[in-house]
Amino acid sequence: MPELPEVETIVRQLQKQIKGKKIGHVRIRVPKLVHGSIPQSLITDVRRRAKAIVIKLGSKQYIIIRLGMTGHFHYAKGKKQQKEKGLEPQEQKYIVVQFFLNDGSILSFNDIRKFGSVQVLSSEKAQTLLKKMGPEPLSSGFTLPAFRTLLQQKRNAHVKVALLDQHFIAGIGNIYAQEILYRAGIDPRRKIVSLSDTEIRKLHKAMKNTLNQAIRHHGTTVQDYVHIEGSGGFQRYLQVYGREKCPQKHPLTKIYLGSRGTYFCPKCQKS
DNA sequence: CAATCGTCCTGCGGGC
DNA sequence: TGCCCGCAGGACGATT
Repeated sequence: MPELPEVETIVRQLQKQIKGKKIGHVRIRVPKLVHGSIPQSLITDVRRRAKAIVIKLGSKQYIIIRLGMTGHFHYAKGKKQQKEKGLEPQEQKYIVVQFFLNDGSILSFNDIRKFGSVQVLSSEKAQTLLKKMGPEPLSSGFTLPAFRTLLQQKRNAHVKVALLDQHFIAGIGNIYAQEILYRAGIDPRRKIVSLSDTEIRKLHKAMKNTLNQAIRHHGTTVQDYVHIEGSGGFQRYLQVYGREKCPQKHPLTKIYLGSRGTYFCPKCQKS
């Protein structure tokens, strides 16, 4: 459920916490989620690509972490990490991997449902993987003309299903796809080919605005996952996801699209 | 070739 | 009260 704004928020925190530090030893608790061996190396950069966290190492390798549904980090330093070994007892059982850094701090990657993954790749393989993902919706190159061109590739797809396809466009998940479509006034079942030029313009604007606004609020903290700490406040601004009525007080409809729950307003979103 | 389906996983809540 | 079942869904591989 962490999508672009949540991952962006996490990456900004990680940049302060781990960038420039060296990985000492590593403790792996869920081997099947960790692919490749993590080297003892300097962390030279932390970036985001789509919903992935990309950690660049001095060894020129990359650690690519995907959070899946419930992946999250816990960082502990100083007294706190000595006292608790870095983690609350009930969090300990969700540890996937712990990174012990050269300044004595510990970064834990935890995941309840084990949909996440950690992979270590060579520079070449990392670039290949990252290039396969669609364009970043918040990049300066993602202009309205670029979006129009992109839409030609999936003319026959349902607009919501296309927004969720990471190879088509990067970083949008089930929550933001629904929020973006509500803000753009477009029924999620619409086929891309049916969108008018005005609607494409609205959709492009809604993507940028919704994602930027969510980042300003440090993402969305979803109620169900109370045990996952998150400081995000965008849930206050959700207009359809998990709600019964839209901001205009119209009752919402819930359907399944691409076997994903989808809320929308039949009155505000043109079919 | 693209769209769809099954799979992984665990906590939670609804229903009885 | 407690148990069981279904739901939540990101991403990938298999299938049609």
